[in-house]
Amino acid sequence: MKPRITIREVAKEAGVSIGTASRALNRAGRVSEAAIAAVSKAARRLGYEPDAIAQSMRTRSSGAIGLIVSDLANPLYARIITAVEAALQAAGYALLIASTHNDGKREKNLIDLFRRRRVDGLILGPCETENPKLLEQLSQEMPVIALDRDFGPTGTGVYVDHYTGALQATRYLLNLGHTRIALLTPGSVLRPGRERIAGFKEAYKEQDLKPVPKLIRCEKSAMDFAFTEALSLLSGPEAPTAFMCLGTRILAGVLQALRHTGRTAPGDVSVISIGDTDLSQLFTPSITSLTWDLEIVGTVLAQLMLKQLERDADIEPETIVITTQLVLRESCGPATARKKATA
Amino acid sequence: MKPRITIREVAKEAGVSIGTASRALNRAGRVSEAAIAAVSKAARRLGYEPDAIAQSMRTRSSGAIGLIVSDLANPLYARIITAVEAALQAAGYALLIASTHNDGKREKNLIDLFRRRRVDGLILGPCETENPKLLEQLSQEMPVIALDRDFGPTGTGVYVDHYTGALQATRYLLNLGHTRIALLTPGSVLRPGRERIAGFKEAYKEQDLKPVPKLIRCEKSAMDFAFTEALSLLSGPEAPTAFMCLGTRILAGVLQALRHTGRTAPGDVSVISIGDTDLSQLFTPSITSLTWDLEIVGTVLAQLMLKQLERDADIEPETIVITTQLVLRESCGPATARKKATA
DNA sequence: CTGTTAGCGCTTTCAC
DNA sequence: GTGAAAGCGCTAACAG
Repeated sequence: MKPRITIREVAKEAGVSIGTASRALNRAGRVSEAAIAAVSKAARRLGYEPDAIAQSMRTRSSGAIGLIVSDLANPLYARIITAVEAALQAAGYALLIASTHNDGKREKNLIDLFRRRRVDGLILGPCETENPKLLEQLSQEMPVIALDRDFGPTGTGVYVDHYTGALQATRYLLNLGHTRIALLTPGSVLRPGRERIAGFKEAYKEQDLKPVPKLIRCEKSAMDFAFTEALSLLSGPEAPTAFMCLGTRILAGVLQALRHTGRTAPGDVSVISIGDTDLSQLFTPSITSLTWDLEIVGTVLAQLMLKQLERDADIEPETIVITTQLVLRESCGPATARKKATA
Repeated sequence: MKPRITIREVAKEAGVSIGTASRALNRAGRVSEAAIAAVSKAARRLGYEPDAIAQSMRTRSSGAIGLIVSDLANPLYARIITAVEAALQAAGYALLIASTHNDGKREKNLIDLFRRRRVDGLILGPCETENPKLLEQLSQEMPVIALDRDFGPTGTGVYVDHYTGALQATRYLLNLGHTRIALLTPGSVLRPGRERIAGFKEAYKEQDLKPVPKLIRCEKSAMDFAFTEALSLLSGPEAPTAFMCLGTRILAGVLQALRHTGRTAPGDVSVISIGDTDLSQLFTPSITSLTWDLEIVGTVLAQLMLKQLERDADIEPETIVITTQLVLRESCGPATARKKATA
């Protein structure tokens, strides 16, 4: 493994001091054009590559941003991350990535790890054990941007308006005559889950109705849970006439359950899902879905970060809300004579 | 932003020299138990967190691994990355991530960037412009693990056996009586594409048949391409009786085209896809698919990396081949009287 | 076993 | 404008 070229050698090659070499390379402070020319020529000739670690050491800035989510493989996150990465890459930042698998302890470890690596900023997705105090404290050390995650009124972040989304979706189903709507969500602890459930309930309230408690099911493990829950709901005495699948992988489980019991949408039950996947678009029937722009979420996340990085003084916290759209497809129909017995 | 605690302060607090403090913290060299106790107590009390940048500066090892793929949002990569991240995290490494969007120039930039950041190793996914020389040279600087990507006989990597996979899948279709098989693949430049096409042709050869050249279509942009291509193929004079969708997002386009033209599988055409997504599993009919274990790919990738990192001497290159499985579902049927005209 | 010292490669005063 | 020198926080030699 050949030794790297250092600025020292570049300076020697260019016939200047290392101080001048540094200034020339960074075009900082007073440097003569002649020096700049000589140094950059020397650098090019030698194939000099500044050592980012040494730079960080001096400047106290690593040029890296840490991003922590619960699960990288979640397609929603994956697309957000892509957008974040693109924007950050364009601005010259590197992206350190890690996933918590919803383990609060692990998240804390990762944050510490990233801190030790002197990341310049942190983007945090939702995690089971949100610790607002921890984050607030953290954000005094470096910019912290939250993604769909609560942390006090002083926090900066981008939030998807799950509340209104769920509200609209539920309204839509209620207006179709459904009252026995099953709500499957991967958890009520995380902000998205909480908001969605709140929106769901609000829609009922608007019409002076009450949701059926037994039809609200939340659990961690996504797809398997959805399948078994949907199955049990369908075979129960008071089966739902509609399903709201509030989580990326819930829909798959529900569709599986429908298939398993010989039901079809929208004839037997109506189905609404969250997130616009291949599955929701191409399934027959295509699935009415609640969607939002993941690229924008990622881009905004990165922009907020870059903005905070730029003026590293403390700036007022900023909150960007992303709205959702209800894409009407074929999977919902009126709740007419849905008396079909326990199958 | 409060100043960090340094080892200097820990040493003072513990009443030892910074050298001893360092040794105590790292349990390296000769240290008394007493010193260890005193130092770790002091460290804990002060909330000391070693500065990873400074450590890297000295040890010439950043504790970070770079991972470069064409597209983070590709669900296949996403799941591989998750596994890589988990394994690396467990071993105390951080993961730097970036995507090339199949731009060879950008890839080169990213590699340089990562090199400047002194990553301890590099994991590289396929990229349009594979540059075996570049990689070979690179691998003399640090461990480089290739993912489904050729780089000379000296390279270490994990490879999916796309060749045999495509061979088996094609055989299967040929045995069902299909001879007009359309092959849609996102590209023949990348190793996976090349291998798949080779396997496809080999299957024909085995039976003394020849594939229909016009039915082989490759293009970069995944889903849109697949849709339009499939459409044109279906409405052409000699429409295929089967589709092989050799790429993550191809299947969606083909299914869309089928739906658009009122065709269904396996009645009108047979369909085989690559990768086991929700879509292939839950679509009606469920799609016969070629799959392999993404978690294993990720884990093996990380293990190869860790192994090379451990014994940083040059070790013999290693190649792990991952086999694929053909999961038979409902989307393929015999090619009987498929005389259905140009619709 | 422990303290002292010399840097890692770079940026940034500070004199000149 | 430029050079010399002082570290950033840490580890690794080297004496003791």
